[in-house]
Amino acid sequence: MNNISIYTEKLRESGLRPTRQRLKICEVLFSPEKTFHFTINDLTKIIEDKLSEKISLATVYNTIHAFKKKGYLKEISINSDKSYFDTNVTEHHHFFDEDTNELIDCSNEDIDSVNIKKNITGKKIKSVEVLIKVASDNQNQK
Amino acid sequence: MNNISIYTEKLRESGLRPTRQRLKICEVLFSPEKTFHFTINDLTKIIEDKLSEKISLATVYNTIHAFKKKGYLKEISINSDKSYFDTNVTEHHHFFDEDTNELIDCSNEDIDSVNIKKNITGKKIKSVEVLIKVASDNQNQK
DNA sequence: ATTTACATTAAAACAATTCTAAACTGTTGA
DNA sequence: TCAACAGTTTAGAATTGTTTTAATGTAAAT
Repeated sequence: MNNISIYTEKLRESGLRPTRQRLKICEVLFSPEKTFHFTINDLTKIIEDKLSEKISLATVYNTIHAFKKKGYLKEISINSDKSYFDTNVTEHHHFFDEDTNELIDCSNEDIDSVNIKKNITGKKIKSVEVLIKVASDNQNQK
Repeated sequence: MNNISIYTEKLRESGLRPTRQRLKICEVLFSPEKTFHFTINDLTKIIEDKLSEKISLATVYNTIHAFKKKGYLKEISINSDKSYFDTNVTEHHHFFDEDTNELIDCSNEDIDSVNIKKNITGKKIKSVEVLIKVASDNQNQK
């Protein structure tokens, strides 16, 4: 499996040289079968576990931002205390579990396409995403 | 216009005593005809302009949070660098203009009701909100 | 009026993120 | 081969938004 060359390509496309640290970031982000959500901190911890050596936060931040800019990652805003990223870069929806603060993908097939009757003059729609907040029944609404 | 008594009531309902500072916050938040979006910083600046005296950030934060908890304000997550609040507490949708970073309300009538075919076991849907990102035509997607 | 509980405040603490400056590394071309 | 350059990594400092703290002030109840 020479994913390495794929990662190298991704990095180059994002304007970054393929370094050891960055390749490790790619491995964590792009080798899993399933897409997933993470914070910078999560990612840093995972990498340090796998790598058994420290990686600088600054490196993680700059690589993630380059990927986001290039469209290899998406940022998701759920609550404002930290940034969540998603390796699923297709347009899709989310459930957010208020009890556990968990973010769950909701595929496009699970929601009928959203019909927007109004538009903003001179502007084009770039994306339409639905956020469904859920909580267990006895929970009071936030 | 004795909105004062309305504000006093809102404050009490939120578990807060009606003080000079808090009444000023109420006036800024609840006297305008139209609902609006703001950050804590925006709000603090507006109040200081009107009041011509300083108000402590801590006071603003604690009042806003009490209102949010009580449901007199909503928090909106668009980007993660700061918190936006909305004086429109009904369930509604938003346009987000990527060119200007402006947030625009989209009433429920402007979007056909969203039909969700999947649900999370044991969880109840608390809210369904759509975020429509727009940008001028020549802009590249974020 | 006095007491008590709650409020306000400036400043300190904190957490997420960004910046900085120095040391390092990969690549290029003499 | 190796010098020189451009881009990287890093730890730590700086910055920003938010929360906490501890002292002082004020509203409300007695």
